[in-house]
Amino acid sequence: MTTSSSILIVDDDKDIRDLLQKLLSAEGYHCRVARDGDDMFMKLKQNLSDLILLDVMMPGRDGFELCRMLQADPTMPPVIMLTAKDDEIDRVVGLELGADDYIVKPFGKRELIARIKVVLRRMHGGRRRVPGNKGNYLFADWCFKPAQMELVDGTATVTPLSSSESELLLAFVQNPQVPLSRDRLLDMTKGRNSAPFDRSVDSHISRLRRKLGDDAKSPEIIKTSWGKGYVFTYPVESV
Amino acid sequence: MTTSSSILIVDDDKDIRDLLQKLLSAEGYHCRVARDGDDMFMKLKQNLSDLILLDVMMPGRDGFELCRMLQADPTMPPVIMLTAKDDEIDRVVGLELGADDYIVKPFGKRELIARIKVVLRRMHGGRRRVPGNKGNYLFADWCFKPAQMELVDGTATVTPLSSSESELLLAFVQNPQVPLSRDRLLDMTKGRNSAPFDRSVDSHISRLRRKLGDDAKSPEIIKTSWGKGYVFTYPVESV
DNA sequence: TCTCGAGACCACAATATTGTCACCAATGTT
DNA sequence: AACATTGGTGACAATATTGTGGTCTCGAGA
Repeated sequence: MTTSSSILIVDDDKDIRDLLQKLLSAEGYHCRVARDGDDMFMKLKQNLSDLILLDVMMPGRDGFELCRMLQADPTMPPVIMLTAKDDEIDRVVGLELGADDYIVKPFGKRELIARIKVVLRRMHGGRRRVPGNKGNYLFADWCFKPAQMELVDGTATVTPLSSSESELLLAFVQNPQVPLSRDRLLDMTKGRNSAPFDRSVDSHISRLRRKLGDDAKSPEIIKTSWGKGYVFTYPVESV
Repeated sequence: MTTSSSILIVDDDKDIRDLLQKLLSAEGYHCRVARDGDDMFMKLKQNLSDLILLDVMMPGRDGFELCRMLQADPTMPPVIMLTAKDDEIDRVVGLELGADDYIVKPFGKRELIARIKVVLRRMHGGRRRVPGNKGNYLFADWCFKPAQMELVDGTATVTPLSSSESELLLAFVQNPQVPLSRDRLLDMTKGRNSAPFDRSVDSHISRLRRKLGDDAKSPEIIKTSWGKGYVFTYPVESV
C-alpha cells in the first residue's frame, strides 16, 4: 500500500490512548483518537479511518453498544475490541455484535500489530469473490438492478432505466463518494472521449436525477462538484 | 444465507476431527476433513471449502508451514489456526504467516463458532471500503479533502470550496510554515504570472479565511507576511 | 505620532459552468 | 412503413465562480 492506513483509537483512558498511539505510529499507521462514543462518531463522519480500536469498558455507552450501533451502517470501518476482561462470554458477545477481532489486555505489541494487519488485509479486498452476490446495489431507499436496468423503490414500484442511464448509474454506485469528471463518465459508459461541447452527460444526469426524484437545486444523491464533475454522495451497499 | 458454508478440518487426531465435525455440523456447516497437508491440498483442489480449520501441531509439515504454502495462492480460502499452545510468539507467527485467526485449545464452542462466522462474514465482503479517504489534510480542527473540494469540521459539517479556493488551500497545506508570495501562489494555482494590480489572490484569501472562520484582524491559520505574501501557520497532518 | 503603501473586503461586472428543453437522428419494433 | 424509444446537440436560462475597482483599515518606518 502506498499510503498508510489510519486507525481510530477509542478509549476513555488517556494513558492507554497515548500508549496505543505511540505504538501504532511507530509501525507507520496514522492514528486518530476519540475518548467516547460521541467523539468516535464525530470523527468517523470525516471518513478518514480504516479501522477502529474500541475499548469495551467505557462510561456512558460501552464498547458493545457502540459496536452494535456501528453495524447499522455497512460503510463503517472494521472494529477490533480491546478489553481487560478475559472471559469467553464477553469475547463471543463482542464477535457476535459484529467486531472483527477481540484482544485481551494486557496484549503484546506484536500480537496487536499482527491482528490489525490481518483485519486490514481482509478488508482490502479479501481472497474470494462472493457467490451470493447478485450484482444489485442498495442506496437511499432504492434498489438498483443493473442487469434488469431498473430501479425499485421501497414500495416495490419499478422505474425502468434506459441503457445509458443504467450504465451511468452503475459507474456512480461503483465509485461512490468520489467526484467523476464528465470525461471519465463518458469513458466508463461509452468508452469514448468527450467532444468539446458535449452535453450528453449533463442530459443523462438530468434524466437520471428526475427518475431518482433528486431535485437538481439541492441534490441529495448525485451532487455536482462544480468545475470537476459529479459525485454520488450516498453510501452504497452491494447485494 | 441460503446455502451453508463448507469447512475443511485439518488435524491428525481423529478424535479432534470428529469432535469438530460434530460441533460444526450441529451449527449447520458442511464439513470435510483432512488428516495432513497432502490430504488437505487434495481436498482443496475440489474447490469446495470456504474456510480451513488448521491444527498447528501435526507430524510432517506442521500448520505453520501449510499456512505459508496456502498464502502463495490467493484463491485459497481463509485459515483459522488451532493450537494447544498459548504463546504470543506462536500466535503472532501464525497471523503473520497469513492466518485469519488463531484459536487456542481448549476453546469454547461458542467462541469457535463466533470466530468462524466473523471470518466468513469478512470473506463475503460484508462491508465495502469507502474510497476517497486518502490524500486529506488535518489542521486546526479541520479536515481538508482536496479530491472532494471540501472542508469538514469537528462536527462533520461540510463546507464546499470552489476549485480556486481548493487549489489555493492545497498549495498552503503542502507548504506550511513557509511564506508564499502572491506570484508564487498564482503560479501554483493558475500557472500564470500576476498582473501589476492583481487582487484576485487577495480575494481568494479573503474568501478562504471566511470559510475557515479565520478573522483577518488576527488570523490563526493563514497569516499575512507583510510585503511578502501569506503563511499557513498551523501544523498540518496529512492523512 | 504621522504618513504611505499594502492589505482586507464589499459590490458588481465579467466569465464560466451547469440544468433543462425542444428537436432531430438513429435504432429497434410491430 | 409507421411508430415508439433512446441518445446527442444546440439554445437559452439559471447559477456559481472569478476578477476588478473602490474604499477603508492597518502596519512599518520615519
